Amino acid sequence: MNLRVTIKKIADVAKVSRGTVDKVLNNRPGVSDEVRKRVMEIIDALEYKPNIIGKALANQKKPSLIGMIIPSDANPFFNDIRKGVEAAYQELSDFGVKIDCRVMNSLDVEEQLSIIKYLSDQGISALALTAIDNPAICNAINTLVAQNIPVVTFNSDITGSKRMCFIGQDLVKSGRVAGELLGKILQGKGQIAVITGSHHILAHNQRVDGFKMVINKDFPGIEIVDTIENLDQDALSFELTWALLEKFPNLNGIFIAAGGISGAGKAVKLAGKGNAIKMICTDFIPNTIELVKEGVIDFAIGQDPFTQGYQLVKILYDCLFLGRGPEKEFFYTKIDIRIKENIESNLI
Amino acid sequence: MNLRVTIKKIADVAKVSRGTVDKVLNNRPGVSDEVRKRVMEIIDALEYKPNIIGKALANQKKPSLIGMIIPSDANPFFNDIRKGVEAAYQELSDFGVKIDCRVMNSLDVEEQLSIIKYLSDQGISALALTAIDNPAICNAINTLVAQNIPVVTFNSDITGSKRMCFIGQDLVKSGRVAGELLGKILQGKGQIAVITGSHHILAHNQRVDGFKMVINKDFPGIEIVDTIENLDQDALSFELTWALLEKFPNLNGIFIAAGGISGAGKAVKLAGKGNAIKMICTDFIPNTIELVKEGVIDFAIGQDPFTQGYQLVKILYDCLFLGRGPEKEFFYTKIDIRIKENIESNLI
DNA sequence: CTGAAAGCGCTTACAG
DNA sequence: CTGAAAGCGCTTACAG
Repeated sequence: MNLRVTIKKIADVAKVSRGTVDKVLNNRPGVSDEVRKRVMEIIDALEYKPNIIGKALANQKKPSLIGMIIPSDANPFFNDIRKGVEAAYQELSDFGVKIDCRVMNSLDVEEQLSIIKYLSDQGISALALTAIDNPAICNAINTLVAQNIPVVTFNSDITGSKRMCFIGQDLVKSGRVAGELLGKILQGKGQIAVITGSHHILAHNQRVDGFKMVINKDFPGIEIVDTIENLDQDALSFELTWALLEKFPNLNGIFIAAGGISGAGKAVKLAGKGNAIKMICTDFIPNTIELVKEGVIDFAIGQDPFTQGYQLVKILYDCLFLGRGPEKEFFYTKIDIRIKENIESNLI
Repeated sequence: MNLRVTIKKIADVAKVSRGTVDKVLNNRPGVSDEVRKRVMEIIDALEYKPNIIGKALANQKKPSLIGMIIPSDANPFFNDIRKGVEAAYQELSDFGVKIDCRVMNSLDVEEQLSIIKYLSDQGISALALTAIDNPAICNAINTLVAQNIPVVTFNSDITGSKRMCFIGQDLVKSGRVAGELLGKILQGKGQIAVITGSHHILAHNQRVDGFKMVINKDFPGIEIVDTIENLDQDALSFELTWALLEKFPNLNGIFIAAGGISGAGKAVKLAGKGNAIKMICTDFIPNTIELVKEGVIDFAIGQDPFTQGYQLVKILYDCLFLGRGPEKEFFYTKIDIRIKENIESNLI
C-alpha cells in the first residue's frame, strides 16, 4: 500500500513526462497552458506534496550559499549565536548548504555596505545580518530582495526594509521582566537606578522603557532616582556607578540594560554593597556569570542567542529548499531568567 | 572542483563495486577479509562521510517506526511534549519516519508492559517512553535493546535499565532554583511550607530535596515549618493548605513541588493571603498560568516539555539513520523561570 | 565472495 | 512545447 504521491505518479496519471510535471510544479516556462492546467488539477486532486529528500539529492549539484554578517562589537555572546549557526549547519550541510560568515571590524555603515556587496558578488542565495539601522543598509537589503535573495535580520532589526523576518529578543518585554523581578525582590520598596549603554541605541531604550513601565505601574513604592549612560564601557561604568552610590546612599536596586556590567559590579562590591543592592542585568558573558555566582548580581536575563543562530539558518533553509516563507514576521527568542543556581547549566 | 567523497569514488579507487563498499561501510557480511581491509583503508584515507540525503532516499522503501508511550495521568503539559514530537515529525517525515504514540489509561505496570509488547509486535525500530520505574519494565526495555532497538526515556527515567539516554529535567536542580527564588523574594526571612504530591514518587522527592538543601544552606533565616502530601489532587490540596494556613498564621511562603496547584492557590486566595504568601510552583498548565497572572503565584518553573518531545525524536532519528548514539546519557532541558510578565510568551 | 542493475524522488540538460 | 535519459548518493535484490 504505497500511498505516496510522487512526480512519477502525477506524470503517469496526466500522461506526460516527469520533466513536464516538474516544470508545472515549479512554475518553470516551456509548458502549454492547456497541459499546465490539466497537470495542475491532478496535482491538486492527488494532494501532491514534494519530497524534500528527492529535492535535496537533486540539489547536490548546485549547493547554495548563505551569507551572514555579525557585528564585531563582539559581545562575547555572539559566540553563542555562532554555536547555533554551527549546529544548524551540521544538520543541513548534506543538503548542500554552505555558510559564509563575515565579522565586522567596526559599526560603520560603510563597512556593512561593503560586506553586503562582497557577499552579493559571491553569489549568495540568502543573507542573514545584524543590521545597522540606516537607510543605505535598508536600500542594500531591498536590492537583494528584489533579486529574489531572501534577507533575515537577527539580534537587531532594521526599520522599514523588505527583510523577510526578524529573529531576536522582544526587548521591551525583556525590560518589563527585569522590572517585575527587581520589584519582587525589593518587595516593592526602595530607590533604584537604571544604567543604560546609550540613549542613541534603540535596543537599550526599549529595554529601559519596558523596565520603567512596570516599575511605575506595578511598584509605586519604588522610586527610580537616576538613569545613567555608560556607553557600554567598563571603566566609565565603574566611575559613574561609584558616583551614583555616593549620591544615593539608600539605593537598593540597579538595572543594567546594556554592557559595562563588570564595571558596575566592581563599584558595588568595592562600596561593600554587594548584598544591600539588588542588581539585574542582561546576557550571560563570563564576567556576568561570575558576578551572579558571587551573589552580587541577583538575576541575569538572557536572550537565547543559540536559538537565534540556529533558527536563522533553519528559516533560510526552509525558504531556499522548500520555497516557503516563515509563518510570522517576528521570531522572539526566550526571555531566559537565570539565578545563581542555574546560571551555568549545560542544557539542550 | 568536486571534492566530495562518495561511495562511487571509493569503489573506483578500490576497484570494486559500490555494493561491496556499502557492505564494508555498514559491516554487512559477504565480503572477503582481504577486500574488506583494503576498502576500509581507502575509506579512512579519503575521510569518507556518508551523505544523509543519499541514505534517506534509499531508505524511503522501508520507513521506520518509532514507538512512543506517554502517561495518561495527563498533566496537560504532556500536550506540549506532543507538540515537540509533532514539530520534529514534520521535519523528518520525508526521511521515512513514522511515529506510533500510545497514551496510557492508568499508571499500571501491566498496562505499560502490554503496550511495549504491542509496539514491539508492530515492528518498531525504536522506542521512547515515560518509564514506570519497575523491574518488569526494566526487563522489557532490556529485551528490546538486546534486539538492537534503541530505547530512550523522557520526562521520567528508570533506574538500572539499558536505555540509551534520558531526556527531561534535572529535578534536584529545579528544586534548588525554586529554593533560591523563594529565599530571594522573602529576603531571607520567614516561615514556609512545602507541598508535595507523594513521598513515593521519585521526581517529587528530588525536587523537595533540592529545595530544602538550598533553603537550609543559604537562607538560615527561613524556617520550613511543614511538608504536606496532596497526592496531586486539587480537593485534598485545598483542604490541607487551608489547615496549614490556620496552623501557621505567619506563613509567608509555599513551594508546591507537584500537582494540586489550583487547590492550594484557591485556599491561599480564600484566606485573603494572595499577597502575603509568596508561592512557587512547577510546570505551566492553564490553572497555574491563571494564578501567575493574578499575582497569587510569584514564580512558575517549567521544564521545557516542547524540547523534550522534539529532542527525543531527533535523538532517535540520529540513531536510526546516522547510526550514531547520543553524546551523553542525560539531556537536561531548560529550567524555565516564568513570572507574570512572561508567563504567556509565544516564542520559538 | 563479487558485480551489474534497478530504484528511492526530483531536476536538468538535450533531442525532437 | 514535450519527452527520454542521466544523474544526485546510497541500498538492495539478483546473477554469476
